Amino acid sequence: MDQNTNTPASGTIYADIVLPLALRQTYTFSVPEEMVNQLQTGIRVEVQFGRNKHYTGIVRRLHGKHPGYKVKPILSVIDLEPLITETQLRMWEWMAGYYCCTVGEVMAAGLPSHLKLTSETIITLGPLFSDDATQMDDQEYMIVEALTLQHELSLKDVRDILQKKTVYPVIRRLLDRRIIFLKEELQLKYKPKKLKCVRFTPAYTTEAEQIGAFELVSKSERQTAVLLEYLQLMRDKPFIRRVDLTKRTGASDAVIKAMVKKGIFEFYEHEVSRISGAEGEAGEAFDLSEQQVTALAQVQGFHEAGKPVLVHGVTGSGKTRVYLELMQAVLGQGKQVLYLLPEIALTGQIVKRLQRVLGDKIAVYHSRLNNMERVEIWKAVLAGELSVVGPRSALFLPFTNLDLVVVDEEHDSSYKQQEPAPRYHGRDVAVYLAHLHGAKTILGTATPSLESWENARRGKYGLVSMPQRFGGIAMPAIEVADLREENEKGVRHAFFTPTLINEIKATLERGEQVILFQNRRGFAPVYFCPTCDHTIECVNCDVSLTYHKYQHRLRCHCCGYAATPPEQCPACGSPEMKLGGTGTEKIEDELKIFLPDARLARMDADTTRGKNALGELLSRFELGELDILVGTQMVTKGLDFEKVGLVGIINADQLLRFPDFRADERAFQLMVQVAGRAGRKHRQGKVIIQAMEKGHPVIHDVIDEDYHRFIGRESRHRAEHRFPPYVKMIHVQLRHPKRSIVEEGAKLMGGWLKHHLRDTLDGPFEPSVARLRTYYLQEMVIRVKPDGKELNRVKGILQKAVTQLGKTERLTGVRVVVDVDPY
DNA sequence: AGCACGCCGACT
DNA sequence: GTCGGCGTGCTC
Repeated sequence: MDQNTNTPASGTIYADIVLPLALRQTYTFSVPEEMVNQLQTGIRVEVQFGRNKHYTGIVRRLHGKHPGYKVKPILSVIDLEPLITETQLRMWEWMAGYYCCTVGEVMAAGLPSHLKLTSETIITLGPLFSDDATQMDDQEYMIVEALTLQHELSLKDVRDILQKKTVYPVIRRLLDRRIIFLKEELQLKYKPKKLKCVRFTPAYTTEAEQIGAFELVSKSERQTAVLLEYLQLMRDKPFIRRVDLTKRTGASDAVIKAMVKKGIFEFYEHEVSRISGAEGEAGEAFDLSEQQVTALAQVQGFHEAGKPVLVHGVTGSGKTRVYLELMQAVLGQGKQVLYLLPEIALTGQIVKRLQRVLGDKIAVYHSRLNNMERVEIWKAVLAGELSVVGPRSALFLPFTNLDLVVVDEEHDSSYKQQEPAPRYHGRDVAVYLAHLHGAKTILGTATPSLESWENARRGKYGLVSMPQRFGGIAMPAIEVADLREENEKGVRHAFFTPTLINEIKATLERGEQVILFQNRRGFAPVYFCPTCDHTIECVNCDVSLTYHKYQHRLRCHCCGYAATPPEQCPACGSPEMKLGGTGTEKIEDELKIFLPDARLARMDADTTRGKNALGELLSRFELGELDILVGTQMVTKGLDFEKVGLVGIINADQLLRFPDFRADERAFQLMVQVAGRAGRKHRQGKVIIQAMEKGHPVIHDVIDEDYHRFIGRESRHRAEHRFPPYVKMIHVQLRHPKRSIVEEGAKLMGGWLKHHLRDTLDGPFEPSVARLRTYYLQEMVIRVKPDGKELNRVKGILQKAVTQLGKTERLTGVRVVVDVDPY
């Protein structure tokens, strides 16, 4: 059926196999006679690799050429049909080439663990198993028998029990029938949170019917009160909880139960996703605005010309609606859409909206899906039936019918994977993936990245602008509060200017909510001795430990190391230690002093760690149970709450001082994004930016909402100083537990690279954090003119340098991490 | 990434 | 004289 399966005259067939390991090449195995007809590119096979390791590999190529060394046979064929498409394999190969890693590393990242069993995989008996042995063959029975005695087995154990090397087919059969499970997925079983809620029965749908209900309860004062309260709550709440009703009226649960008996109300469980979204809102009922109609036509025009489109639309301009129109058209033709978001957990409202409009044609690909769900989505996507909304990992799904890729918030740096390899950028891979499929691409944002802007400027992308907010809602009023000046006036506190405090109070008095942004979590980022200046540092990394007041612990934000804060200075014995700097905890603490009655919560990595912590926090805020939310970056993303009247940025200087060429870009994006959280519907919101250096040009750009001025200045600066997007950057990092060895390695490799690359190489130098997770670091930066050929030439040289370093005695242990387009 | 092989120090 | 450290090289 496939040209790959043609049998050459010579006889034996060989298969080049991709293994999920950091190996530079594919490995060749022989194909046993009986498997010849079953194999095809993209089919998974079980192979033995090394002494006694078994892996799931992917058939990349079948051929008849004996490789000239002895080969092992493929042990078993796992799939009847290819599970990986040719297009995917091509994407993997492109990623490996572009991001300087191996195809195996891409495979390891892209295949759900369930689809790549290894010898260490642990299996357990499924909870539904009911000892029905009639449907099992001997081997299956033996495994189940062993599991009832031992509870869990590794695949190695299974191999011993069956006295047989090829066990994957049996395991797969048992997995498919849900008799056994992989251990991890049982641990990850996720339960949605459910709230006990009350609603009118269908008999009371209209307002008239509801008013009519008063007659039924006229004899009961309590029931009348409940009904009154219910109608009140109904105005601004999407769902009404039983506890809300009882608390507010003082009625007992029995009162509500009585009303249920009368057929007025009914109980139901409201499933709160980890992210709350507006419920019951009428679909997409409104007509498109003029701006949306124009934008839509422009996008379609560019798509017909085969260009990706950058949609630059201010917060609230109604970009999403434009995407939805296009998505519906694509789905209507029975084709697939991939909608990428930076972080699924923080963008629940968009996800809900997509699902409401597109229904079950689109699935959410979260990080918290269990293996079964992941595999189900995989198979439906492979069948060309399902569209997907998800984070960058959704790029790895096996689309067969892809026609549109949307990258929302394209500027967001969390699209870039840092660790481990492949260190890819989701936006850029998305553009390539769309290209492979001949699909259309949309990149959308309120603050385009310089990369995308430059692509648009050069005509590589089409540009569509949406400068007005939908429905004529005013942009928030942004003003700066001078931290230095206001504090010099003799104000007692350093974090809040009187301007901000007064504005917070005024906002709360209006019954509106406040979001405060502080870019650091914990209480204080430095714990030091005022006598000798000694700072407590991490034992694994060259960074100071952050004091967390709530836990009374010092923590390393790089590696997670924790320590008890010493009472006295470990260096000089001085009995008093001090705290330096400010984190979200301190802001929260301080705020409690000024506003003892305000209901406030903190939203950062510490308070959202638990399974439903984030969702709970968000729904409390949305339901108006909180007045103030203090948080890190998290608060800048996609929280579209109606009642937010004020957004405060505690310290803008902190954002602008980063020693990174992207600092200004990131600061601008962050401030614009967080400002966009203010005043979405009802009235103009307010944003207060606190800063020392109040005249900073970026702050002015934010205040004037002048993206073009910002991008003009920033791109001139980048061009002048040879920064991306005007050059391609490759970041090379060397790691080793011994400082002298990394230094030696860096010197050697740096010298060699310098010889070949001349002034395109900077470094090697020691980074400001010289040690991370017990590894000493050295870094180099290569700048290449953005041209494919030149880039490939440089990567070739780099590859040689790495190989050479690997062959140098004493230095073989130096790890080289290559990061293309670092963020 | 594993894993074995091998060549050096501290133990029964 | 052996156990075990991890540096080095290979896996089809």
